[in-house]
Amino acid sequence: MVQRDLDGFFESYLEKDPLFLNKKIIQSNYTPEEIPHRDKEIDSVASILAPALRLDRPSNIFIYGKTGTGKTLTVKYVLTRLGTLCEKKSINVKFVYINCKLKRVADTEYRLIAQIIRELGSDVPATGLPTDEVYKLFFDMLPSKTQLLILVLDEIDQLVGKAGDEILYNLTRINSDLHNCQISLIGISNDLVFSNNLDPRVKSSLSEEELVFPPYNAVQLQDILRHRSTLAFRENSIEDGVIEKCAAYAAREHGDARRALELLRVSGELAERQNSNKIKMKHLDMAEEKIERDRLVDIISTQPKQHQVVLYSIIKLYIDSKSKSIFTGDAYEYYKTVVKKVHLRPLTQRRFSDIVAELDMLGIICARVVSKGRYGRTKEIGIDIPEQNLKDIEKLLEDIFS
DNA sequence: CGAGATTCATGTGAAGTATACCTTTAGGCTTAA
DNA sequence: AAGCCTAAAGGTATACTTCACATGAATCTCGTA
Repeated sequence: MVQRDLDGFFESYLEKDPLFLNKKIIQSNYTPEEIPHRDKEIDSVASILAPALRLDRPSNIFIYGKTGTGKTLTVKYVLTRLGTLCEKKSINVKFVYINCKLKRVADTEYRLIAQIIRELGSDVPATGLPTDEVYKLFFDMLPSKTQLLILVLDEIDQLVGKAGDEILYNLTRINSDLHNCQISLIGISNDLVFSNNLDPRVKSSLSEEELVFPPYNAVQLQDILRHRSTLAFRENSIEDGVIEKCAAYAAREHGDARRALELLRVSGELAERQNSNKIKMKHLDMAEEKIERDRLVDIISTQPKQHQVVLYSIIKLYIDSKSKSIFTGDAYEYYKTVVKKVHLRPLTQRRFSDIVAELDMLGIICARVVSKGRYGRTKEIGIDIPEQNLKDIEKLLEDIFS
């Protein structure tokens, strides 16, 4: 019986008109043919990078803008265009794109350089080598491979926050050490005031050119959504008003186009799953919740064990006590009991405090130091997880431990 | 009553330690001449 | 003698611990009105 149902299910799935024509187009890593409302920015980036075609070193660029304003997209777009042209004319230019946010990939000096080398096609061990040895490896392989390297460091603020700005200084200085090879840096940052606490030397050499990407407004967001949705979805598969609402959601969150597109995509997936032939408003609402939940699940499940235990302790304490905030001392006491149950070695309170700070950075919890006068000084820990997802997350963590 | 000292509970920086992993080197074994 | 493998030695980055000092407002203390 089950079998027959399944066959029927698959058959009706095939017969059904799919909502998506081409899902790839609306996924976040897709680079579209056209980027609406970013002409000026594309022109700027292109004209700054153009000297690369004559193997002159382009100026370093520093790009600011909130998330989802098309920074990464614009840079990647210009670079692929430039890249294909270079290939056609066999100009020896290489591009390396690195996202510094990725934990355990490019969040320290060593890992960043190692990752660059990997992108260029060699292999480096994850640990064990002296950092200057890795630099040396990098230097040695550069001239043989290429004459000009354009290095894109996305979310550069994360890197500097964790590893300091010495790396950038070293990178900008490389040019004076190399004769037949040059490097241009493109730094991309979400943090608008980030460069203020950089070493002045680094700052000046990194921001030879500066670009600011303004947020999209609601009308532009609608444009983008329409443009992509006509390519991605079957005709007439979106109910009136959905796109407008989608744009409005995202415009409220500082004009984040990525978020708007994701909202639309997930709505589509939900609608399809429900056998609906149109994307309706209710799907949009469901999508918003699902995105948030997926984001959390994604972040949390990739955390190291100890971090998960710390988070679990905080959540558990939060649910049990029903009080709005928790203090480090209580959380740590509770953590010690939990850690025993899952057979892990308990960490010190010092480390615990650091992990709390890291979780805070991830936006899962919010911690701020408060002084309670006579009764000492502590961190007040709150939780940034929407109430309706809290139980799910708690369960997720319990599953991980068992 | 108010200014200044005290106090608490933890934040936080610096330095040290453990672990996991890397390369180099030396010794032992095998192999081919 | 040359070539290859293995184990030990020596070195590193990273996550964590230890130590020691910093913080900052509620509370206490004490001089003054």
